[in-house]
Amino acid sequence: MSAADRPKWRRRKSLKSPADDDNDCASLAWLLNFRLDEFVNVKVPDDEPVKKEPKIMVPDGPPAPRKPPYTYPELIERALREKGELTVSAIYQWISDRFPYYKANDERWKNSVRHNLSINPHFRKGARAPQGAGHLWSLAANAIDLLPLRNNTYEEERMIECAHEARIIACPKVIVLDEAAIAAASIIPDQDLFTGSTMFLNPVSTEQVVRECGLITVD
DNA sequence: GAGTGTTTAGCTCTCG
DNA sequence: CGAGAGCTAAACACTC
Repeated sequence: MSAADRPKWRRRKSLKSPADDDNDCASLAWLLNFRLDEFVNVKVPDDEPVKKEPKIMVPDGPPAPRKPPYTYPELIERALREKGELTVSAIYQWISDRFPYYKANDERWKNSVRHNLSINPHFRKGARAPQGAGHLWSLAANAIDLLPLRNNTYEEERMIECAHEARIIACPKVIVLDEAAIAAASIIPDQDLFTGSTMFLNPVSTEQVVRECGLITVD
């Protein structure tokens, strides 16, 4: 495939607003880039009208599936978090069932899934599959969440995508706190399973993450 | 041979 | 513009 033929994809790295430079939690910002900006109603004044996502009208049949706004590690994590342990083929199945964009007979994304399983320490290769080739894959013991646990239908996922593009999504504060807890947990000292040594040096509380990064305002 | 797992390389894109 | 992240392609080895 030539570069010109290759489908264009957009990297979904968090977009940092200029205002972010004003706060002093830049060192924690990376922790909060795990889709936090997509699930938190950040900087949306109450009186600002909610933009409605224009429906894409396709004359013939349903709209073509769009690429989900998730990276491959995120997709894999969701599958593993939902199912616990999965073989590679089961991961394929989970993704293609949930996201019609990923066709079951398309080898390209499957290669990417395998690639990500191999290189990402977030995923752990377990025992051999009971039947068939391959191993069971699971999340690493101290893996941090890439996504909040949700169990949305495809239509709900579509709504999230639309909300993401509009930068607006209704999100209760408890979710924000969960996300912050996730971020904090990742930098609270943890015991290395193999060496027994402490893995992180600067413990940060959930409340500290929330407060310093302005995820919620204290009323 | 098919499916799986690993590795390498190259590309596009965002951010500093 | 360079660095880094994410995606894709391809080659190769291994297992069933």
